Amino acid sequence: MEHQRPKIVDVARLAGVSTATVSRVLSNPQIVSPETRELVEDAIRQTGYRLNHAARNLRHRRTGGVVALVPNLSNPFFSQILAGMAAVLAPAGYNLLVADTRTAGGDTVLGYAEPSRTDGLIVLDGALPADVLGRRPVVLACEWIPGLVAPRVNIDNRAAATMAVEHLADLGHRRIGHVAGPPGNVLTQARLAGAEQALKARGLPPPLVLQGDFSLESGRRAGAEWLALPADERPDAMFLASDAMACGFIGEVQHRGLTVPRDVSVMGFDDIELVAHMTPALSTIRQPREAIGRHAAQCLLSMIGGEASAEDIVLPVELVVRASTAAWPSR
Amino acid sequence: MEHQRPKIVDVARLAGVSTATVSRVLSNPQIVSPETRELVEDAIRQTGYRLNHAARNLRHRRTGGVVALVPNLSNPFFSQILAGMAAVLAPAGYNLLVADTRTAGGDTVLGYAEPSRTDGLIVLDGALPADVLGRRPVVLACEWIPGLVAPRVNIDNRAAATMAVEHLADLGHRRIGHVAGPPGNVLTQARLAGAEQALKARGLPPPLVLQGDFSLESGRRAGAEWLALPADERPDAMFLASDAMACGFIGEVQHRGLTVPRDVSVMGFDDIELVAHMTPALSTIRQPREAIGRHAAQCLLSMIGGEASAEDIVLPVELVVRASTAAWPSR
DNA sequence: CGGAGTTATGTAATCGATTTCAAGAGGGGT
DNA sequence: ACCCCTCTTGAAATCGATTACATAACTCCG
Repeated sequence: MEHQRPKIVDVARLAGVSTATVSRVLSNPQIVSPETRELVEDAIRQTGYRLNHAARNLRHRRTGGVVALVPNLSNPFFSQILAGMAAVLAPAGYNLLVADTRTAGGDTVLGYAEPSRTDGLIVLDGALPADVLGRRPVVLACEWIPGLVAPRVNIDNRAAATMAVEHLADLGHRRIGHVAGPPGNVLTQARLAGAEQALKARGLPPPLVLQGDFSLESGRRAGAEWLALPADERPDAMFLASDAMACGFIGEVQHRGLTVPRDVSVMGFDDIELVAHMTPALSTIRQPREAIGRHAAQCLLSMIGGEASAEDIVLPVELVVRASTAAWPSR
Repeated sequence: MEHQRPKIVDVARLAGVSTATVSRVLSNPQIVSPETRELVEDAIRQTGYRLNHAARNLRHRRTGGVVALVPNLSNPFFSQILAGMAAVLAPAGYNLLVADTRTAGGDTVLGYAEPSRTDGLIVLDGALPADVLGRRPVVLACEWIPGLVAPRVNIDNRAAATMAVEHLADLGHRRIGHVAGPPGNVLTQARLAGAEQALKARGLPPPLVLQGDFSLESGRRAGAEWLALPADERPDAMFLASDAMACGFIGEVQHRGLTVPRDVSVMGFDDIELVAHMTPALSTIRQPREAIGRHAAQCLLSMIGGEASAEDIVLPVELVVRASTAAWPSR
């Protein structure tokens, strides 16, 4: 049966050695004498042998895979983070699995937490219950889970929000509003706190806060709410907790005939690629998404490698000033 | 050692049955007598037993995973397709691995093609050499590989492009340009062909074709090239082969003081979520990305399940008319 | 020249499940 | 009472690699 995949014994037989030796050539070549190694390598070539990972993993008691638990795979914010993780994991011989925590249902998430399916987890969803993740390598990226002790890779959300609001204040705005993320979310809270703190420090009134959920559509709704306010009560600058919401907000406002930044300055958060090309180009806070992914992956690998527990990593953000924010009064 | 994960023999011992019986309870409960089953289930609960997938997979000669080979993970166009795939695969008990074919390097892609790592492949990158994928379950989604016989899940790119150009022609435009994708790409060719065909059928001159690569930045460059043309040579409508390029194009044109659609009508392709909220909202061709992902996954599962070879699936697109296209002459 | 030390290789146990085959128990028909 | 059949269950082989331990050959040194 030539359609049968050759196994290690086939190689061993052809090379006239034991399976042990073949295995050694595969995973630890330098302990085999050069002549034998040559012999085995020839046999491998001739048979077209390919290692069976399931067997190796079983013996090694590992899986060779790590999973990223993402709250919403279709959100472009995450795709670049995944790219960063993939860039680190592939060379290290690890598979990157992805799971959408909303789609999958709690059960499936629990499934991924099983040691026999993955060697570790990168959690990007702060809303997961802390106890579904057993006692195993976990790294929290971007979001975090309040009860859970695990290394975190993220940015200083509070300081970043402060930076954003200070930019608006520096432009002379005094009535500054905020469109927050979903209630209960850790990022929502940190960014709101940062915004409030900045206003307070400047002696400005607390922000008008509208509720969103990071999505485009919720930003659009916030735009509608803003428009519905009497003109003299509208904040003249808005800081939104995500770029997606900022896009929705600006879209709604401009489709109704007003202009950004003439009628309202808008500040986003994330710096997703597209917003640099909008009209107006969005001022925002840049998160180093690729780097977040890379560091999270690296951190997880070191934990899998046995390091007791890695350090938290806080990556720097950058204020990106573009055309959606302007000095007040701007008309 | 109570910290050792319990294995099937531990459960068997506690329940007073053989490992075979435990295994049967796990994977085929109805062939075990109710009393014994109860016994075993109790033992499982007491020991906290969890199945080892590596062992099961070894025995079953499968991996329980499929990989999506994506040309560029950080491109939001793909994330929603991944979401669709995940939605189908997770309930079926399959892991979704993702690999970035650009990041990984040909070697790694070959690695994923190994049967011992994945049970099947969903290829979203038409630029892969046909021979790296052995003789195993493969589905091509969106893009395809000319030499490779495998079921395809995609749209009729040529007809879609025709539809886009006809929309522009219907608006009265006569000089219609096209910004194409990267040369050699199958989508580039199909969409260009569709555009040319539509113009020809209407008796309009062939399009001015600018080269892009689907990326935002290449769209911005195309915008700059368009601007650099003498005003009386500029096409008065542009059809771009991706929404990302359309965004870049519009951004560049508007940042230089012109207005869309007054100075030029712009038509995109894909309907990524954001473009509905831009100013102006982008007219485009909607690809059912989630459905593409779902069908591709389903198709792959049926091939893994033994079906000889599934049918190609062509999903319908939709012309979405928004504000970036207007009747000519529009000023 | 004998024994310790090193190097290269083979034998067989092992990772943790699934599954084939055989056998025992019980039921029903004659 | 006997034979055949179905229903459960267990013993042991199996999936395909890795590795602990044993062994053989060879080197080195007093």
